[in-house]
Amino acid sequence: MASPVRRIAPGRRARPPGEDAREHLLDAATALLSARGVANTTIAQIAAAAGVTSAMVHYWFETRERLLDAVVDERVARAIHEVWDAVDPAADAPLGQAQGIVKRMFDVTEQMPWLASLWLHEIVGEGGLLRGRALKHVPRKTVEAFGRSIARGMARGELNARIDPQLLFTSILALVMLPQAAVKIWQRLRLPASLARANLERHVNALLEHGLRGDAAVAVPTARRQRRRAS
Amino acid sequence: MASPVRRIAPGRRARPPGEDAREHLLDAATALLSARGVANTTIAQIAAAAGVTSAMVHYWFETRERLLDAVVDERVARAIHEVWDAVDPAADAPLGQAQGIVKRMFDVTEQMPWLASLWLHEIVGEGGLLRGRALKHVPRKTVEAFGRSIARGMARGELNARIDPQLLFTSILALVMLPQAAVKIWQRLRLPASLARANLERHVNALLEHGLRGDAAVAVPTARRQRRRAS
Amino acid sequence: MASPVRRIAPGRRARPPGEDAREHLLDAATALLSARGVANTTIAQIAAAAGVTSAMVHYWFETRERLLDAVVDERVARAIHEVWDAVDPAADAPLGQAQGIVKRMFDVTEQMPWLASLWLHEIVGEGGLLRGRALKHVPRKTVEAFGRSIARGMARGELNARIDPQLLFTSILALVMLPQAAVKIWQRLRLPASLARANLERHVNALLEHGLRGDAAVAVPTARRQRRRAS
Amino acid sequence: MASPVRRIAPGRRARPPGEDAREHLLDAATALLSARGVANTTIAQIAAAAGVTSAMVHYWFETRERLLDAVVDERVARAIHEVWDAVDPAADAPLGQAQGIVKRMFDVTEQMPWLASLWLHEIVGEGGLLRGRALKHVPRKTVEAFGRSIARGMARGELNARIDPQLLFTSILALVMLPQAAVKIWQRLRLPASLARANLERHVNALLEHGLRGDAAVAVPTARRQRRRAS
DNA sequence: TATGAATGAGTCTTCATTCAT
DNA sequence: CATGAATGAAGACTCATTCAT
Repeated sequence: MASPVRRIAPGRRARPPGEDAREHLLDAATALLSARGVANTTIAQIAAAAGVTSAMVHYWFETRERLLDAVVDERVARAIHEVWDAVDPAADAPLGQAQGIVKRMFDVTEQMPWLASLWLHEIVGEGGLLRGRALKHVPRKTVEAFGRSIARGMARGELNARIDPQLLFTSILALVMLPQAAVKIWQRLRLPASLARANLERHVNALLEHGLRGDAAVAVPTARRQRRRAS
Repeated sequence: MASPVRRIAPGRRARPPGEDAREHLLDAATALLSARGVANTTIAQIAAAAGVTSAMVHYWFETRERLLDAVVDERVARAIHEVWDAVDPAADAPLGQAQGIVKRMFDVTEQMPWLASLWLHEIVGEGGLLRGRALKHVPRKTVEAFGRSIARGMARGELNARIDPQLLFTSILALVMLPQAAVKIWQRLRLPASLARANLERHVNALLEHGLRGDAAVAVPTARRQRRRAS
Repeated sequence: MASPVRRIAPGRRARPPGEDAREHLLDAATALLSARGVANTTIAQIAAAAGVTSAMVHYWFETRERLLDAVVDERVARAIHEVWDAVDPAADAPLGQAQGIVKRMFDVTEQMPWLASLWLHEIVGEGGLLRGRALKHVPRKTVEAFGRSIARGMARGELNARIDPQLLFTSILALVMLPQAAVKIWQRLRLPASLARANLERHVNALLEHGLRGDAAVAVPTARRQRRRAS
Repeated sequence: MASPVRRIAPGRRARPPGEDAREHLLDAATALLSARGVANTTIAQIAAAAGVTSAMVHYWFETRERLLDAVVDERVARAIHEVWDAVDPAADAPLGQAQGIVKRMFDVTEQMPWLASLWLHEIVGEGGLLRGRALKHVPRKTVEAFGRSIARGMARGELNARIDPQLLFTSILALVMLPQAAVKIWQRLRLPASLARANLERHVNALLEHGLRGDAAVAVPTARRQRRRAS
């Protein structure tokens, strides 16, 4: 059952032709950069993980820098859009918007297990080696609109008056991403139960829902709740 | 007469004579490792930042690995103890304990502006290059005791039933550290107001207080709340 | 869909269909090797200049070394023969022979604008990467015969007694080739007037004619000269 | 008599302390670059020739490009100045000036046996890898003044009317340098007699003296010559 | 013929580390 | 304490060459 040793002569292809070599490399690169950190990952390691030589990485991406560009533009950017594109900048349902963002963040980190780690290590913070590259893809307008939507909710008395609308997105990001950055990648099996998505998602939602509503929870109850409570 | 070309500008701040050379180096190392990331920082850069040659770094710390040891043992460990030593493992005041942890985290990041970034980049997550070193200093017993204290609070109905006691500390860490990791170090001046400690601390406390209490806020209400409900 | 990043711009001039592919490549190679120097020219650059892939260069020439062989054997050799084949080893008209060589050198550099540069950079001198290959094509016998013809002319008192017959050919080569090596290839248009063939040829002939005759111009004078002396 | 094997521990110095390591490297580099051509010489070869590792070359010169800068600025430039600094731009003795230039060129190539080859391969011609660097050191004003001095000599009827004053310097360079570029460096011993300085110098002077004067030699004889002739 | 994908060997450059002084 | 000179090992990148298609 051991896989047969393949002797790969130079110029012979190892991967099935249907699979795209460039995508394969990009996958390997993304996973490794996330797991080891950008500065701590060599081209040779990426190549080895993809089963090719480092010369191949240069064949497809020219330089290390352009490989990083490609990782951000073709992988990280997708994640950012997945989270933000569904946000309606004009909507006036701050709690629902926030919950939608949380849900999509969980969706996206489930599909892209490398995301949380890469985001925390290489995008957040000055030292982040992908920071500049990634920030270009964040839809600034939408993020700001979300902040204003929260602010309006606070003005209407629907939301906890002590939170800061500008900080909220960062807090959500922190609550969702940081715990996942801790362990996800290599040991996805045998995860402590508390890190399973369902559990983590419930926890974060619980914190946020009440944290966001604050005293307002009582003052301006939603219809559903009111019904329940009435029963 | 001839002199080799030097890559790294000679250190700007010469060591004040009174200060201990080793401590001075450790300060420079900690700040630089935090700002640039461990894998992205060379001994020569640290030496230059401290105004000495890299040979001196070796004189004081022998190898790069031992320098990292020292940074963790003599700087990071201090931060960890500052946060945890005041926690009484036997106490049964979960909300107060959590608020105490938050407060001390803010205290400690204020004293050590390099902490948030270093923690997020190099301690959280597999790739963290200081992870193993730092985790040895975390008082596991106390952390677990805090978790159990939260759990008891939930059992008594004082706390939001949907949070996960094991995840709470991570959530606190995330809420306090991540926003500070984003910008702190180099541009401490001209910080957007929302990142000023007072504002950030209020925001985090607002989220946590209500998030932690949840519906329990109703079950074990304060006087004010009760009055409202009565209406 | 994916395509690797390419370094070298695809060839501008596609081969005109009538032309032989091998000759076309050889032309591109010769021009590029001359302009950039042998060690500084890659197969890929040559291929791009000819509008093909570097695999095609290997198809036609097998290895880089054999391509260099072909350039010398099929291009440089032609130039050498053009200069020397018309020299009659037995003739006893040294000045005329020299002038013939000069003329044919100008003819040949006019037809092959790459010649001067390639000769100076890659054939003259130890470091010349085509030196060994090219020297095999020089008709040693004829060159030596030319030297002896000069020597006989000196013995007869027809030529400047202070020149060295063995050095003369090198001097001619230098006077004709070096100025042309300086600029010819890429900026053939807008040449400074002094480098135009007519001007350069007159200059070289003027130097050589008188330089070669020397005082002998007086000893074996023309009619006009004799008259003057008689006075 | 064989030199003892020196076991050089890292950090131990091999060369006598009096000698400057940087100069030693520069010497090795200059000689090797001249002998093998710039594009064909690796840093490792230069290092080996100087008896150090290639890391040392980077220690002293940072990059390959800056090493080339240093070779030009600290070696080639010296040669250029040696030839041109003694030229009086205002003088009106064209023949003497030319002869002075020739003499100093021979002097300089005798002191710097690498010069002729380097000049021909790497400075003359488009492809020359040191061209731009070296041309900055040529005293353009003086060169042009020399051209004008020649032109005035021609106008006065002292010089061969058919030469081109602008080309003369190039011709001199060619006559002096090219033959020396052919063989000088590695096989300085066993030189064919014709390449010995004395012989070569006589030959070049013979060509130039008569070539420059041309018919003018008779028409406007110098006093000395007239006396001789009279005897 | 013609090419795209692939590689091994080599080149430049960086860096932690050593050691005589 | 402190440094300058030196190194070996490793990393990014280039290039001639190969081969299935």
